[in-house]
Amino acid sequence: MPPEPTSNDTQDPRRSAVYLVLAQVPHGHVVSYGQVAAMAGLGRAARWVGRLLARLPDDSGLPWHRVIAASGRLSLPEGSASGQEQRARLRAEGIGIHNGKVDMRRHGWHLPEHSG
DNA sequence: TATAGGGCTTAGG
DNA sequence: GCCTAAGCCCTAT
Repeated sequence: MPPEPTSNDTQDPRRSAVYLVLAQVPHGHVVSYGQVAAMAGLGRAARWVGRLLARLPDDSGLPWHRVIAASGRLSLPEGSASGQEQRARLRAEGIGIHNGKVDMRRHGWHLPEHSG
């Protein structure tokens, strides 16, 4: 069953879930693909999230740049338009990048489920 | 409709 | 830090 041309993304709840999670990421914080995937209920669909972000339109208004690898590294190459964009935006939010890596210990966004 | 290949990843040795 | 194996969906033919 092919996707209907009448809708864009909100058709699939999975995609919508990722968008919602992504929109929940606070300013100055970052999350990993697997984290977003898990939060969206996708589980191990980390790569799928990455692929989804790659297809995200510029007018999505979503902080896709706040999504990085679990290791804190930026998968996007510095030579890539999105790569520079991500680094630029992260730095613009006050997120320091060292050797192409972000300090997940400080900027790693974690849900306050443990009351702290 | 079915088949084949790939991706902005993650975890273990 | 590098290599290998695994899980999920999409895209092209």
